[in-house]
Amino acid sequence: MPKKQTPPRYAVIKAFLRDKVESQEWAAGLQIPSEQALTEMFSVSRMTARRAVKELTDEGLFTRTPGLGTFVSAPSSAPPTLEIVDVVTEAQRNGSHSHRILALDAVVADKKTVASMQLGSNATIFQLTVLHLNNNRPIQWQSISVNPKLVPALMKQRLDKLVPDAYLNWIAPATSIQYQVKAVIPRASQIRELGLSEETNPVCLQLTRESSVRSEIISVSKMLHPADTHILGANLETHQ
Amino acid sequence: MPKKQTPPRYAVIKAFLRDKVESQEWAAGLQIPSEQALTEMFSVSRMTARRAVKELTDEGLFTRTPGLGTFVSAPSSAPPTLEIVDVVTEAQRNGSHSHRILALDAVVADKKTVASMQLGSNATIFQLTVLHLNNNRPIQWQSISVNPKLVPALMKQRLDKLVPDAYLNWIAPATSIQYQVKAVIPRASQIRELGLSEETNPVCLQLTRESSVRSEIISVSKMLHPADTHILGANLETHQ
DNA sequence: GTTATTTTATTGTATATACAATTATTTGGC
DNA sequence: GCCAAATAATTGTATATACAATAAAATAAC
Repeated sequence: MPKKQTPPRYAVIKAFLRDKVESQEWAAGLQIPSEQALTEMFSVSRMTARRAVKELTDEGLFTRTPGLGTFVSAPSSAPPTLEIVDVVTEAQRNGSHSHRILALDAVVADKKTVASMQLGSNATIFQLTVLHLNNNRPIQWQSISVNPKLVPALMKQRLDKLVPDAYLNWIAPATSIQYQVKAVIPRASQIRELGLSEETNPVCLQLTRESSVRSEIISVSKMLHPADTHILGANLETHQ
Repeated sequence: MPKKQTPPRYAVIKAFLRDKVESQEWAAGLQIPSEQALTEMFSVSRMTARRAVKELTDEGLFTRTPGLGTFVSAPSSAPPTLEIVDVVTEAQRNGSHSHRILALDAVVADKKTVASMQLGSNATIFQLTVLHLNNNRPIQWQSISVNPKLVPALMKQRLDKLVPDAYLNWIAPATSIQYQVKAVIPRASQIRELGLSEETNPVCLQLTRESSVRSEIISVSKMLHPADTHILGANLETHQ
């Protein structure tokens, strides 16, 4: 016999408040009952009533002003966001993932890279090109420029066995990552490597990623996805 | 003379804990001092110590298990996300925004649209084409298919004065919005309207947006941005 | 030695209370 | 009527306390 779990009191109040908003019985802008009023309505202490209101406020359902009161928020205050799905995770969800190393070299860094990675002049960086496959079909072409100061042993790794991004993240976890999205026409070599045909006006989503650890850049990566590959999608549920 | 604001005690404890994690003095997986220990360390009540730990746990910095303790989370558990910036907001931040209505018609809906908008056969929908300009330069080409059951008076509005998306959101606020991103080659007419040259292999980011209210579709919109326009970017700070 | 039982440490829920800070309203003084 | 001061309502911070729930460790029973 499973024991009937009575939900905590603050959760009951949360459910009550949430329902009032979601059923639109309480419209946006309306002042909700004060903590004192909820205390009496539900015969709980003020701290318990407060917890319910606090947690829903943290969710964005309400906005509070000291001395004034608590009010129902305008719907959808949070801007919509797109989740960036890791190519390996995405591929494994749809079958198998594998990758091929197309190139791995130490090349002399250009001026901009020298500056951003705080290297000496004529320093070399590691330049890595990878093709990711899902069920043996190309889904992402990736180039990675790696800071040798932070990942000195990169070229000694068996990168054909180990996913380069996983290795990088293991050796030098980022404290800050910046992404950018663009639409681009791939170069002829990229078209070939991605297995696209040049006839059909190929076009790709290009994700640029810059990983840093405490303002020092670890790696800069460009990731190209054929236009029909779904890698970016968002499902936004507005409260109310 | 400005009054010296002493921060609340719970904030002092939060700062202490956050610093331990960010300075990596406490590594991921390490058990942090219990509420009882913090209570003694800072000479506060347990509820105050608890609040500090609770709020950082809500942020994802710690994970707690009853009976066991509180532990430093593994870094970067949240997947990176790209913020979708509204074109009007973005344009106004960089100067002025204006828009032009390129077309507004009632057209017979195709089968797929009839089904998704739950219309009768041979029903018409509103088909709207808009060009958004920033400082009088085109930045977004937009087509919107509107469900006439939910927005019947669309064609009676002065849409040259009112931003169509703002009107739609006013008349029929969405409860759920789905986005998708693709890279596309624009059609000849779109290239012309966006003021691009056909020579240079134009390519666009295409955002598709489907707004619904309680499983009934309000509108479907396609938004085309020239490739060099920055509309999607993310800055992800990992704790630790 | 293995299995129950008890103890201990820790987090989770809940109460009652106090005072501070902020905002709007009411009241007094003139 | 107008300005200042007191008042009331509300949220924010903080304490002290109690008991429940959970998980691991120590102990006891066999």
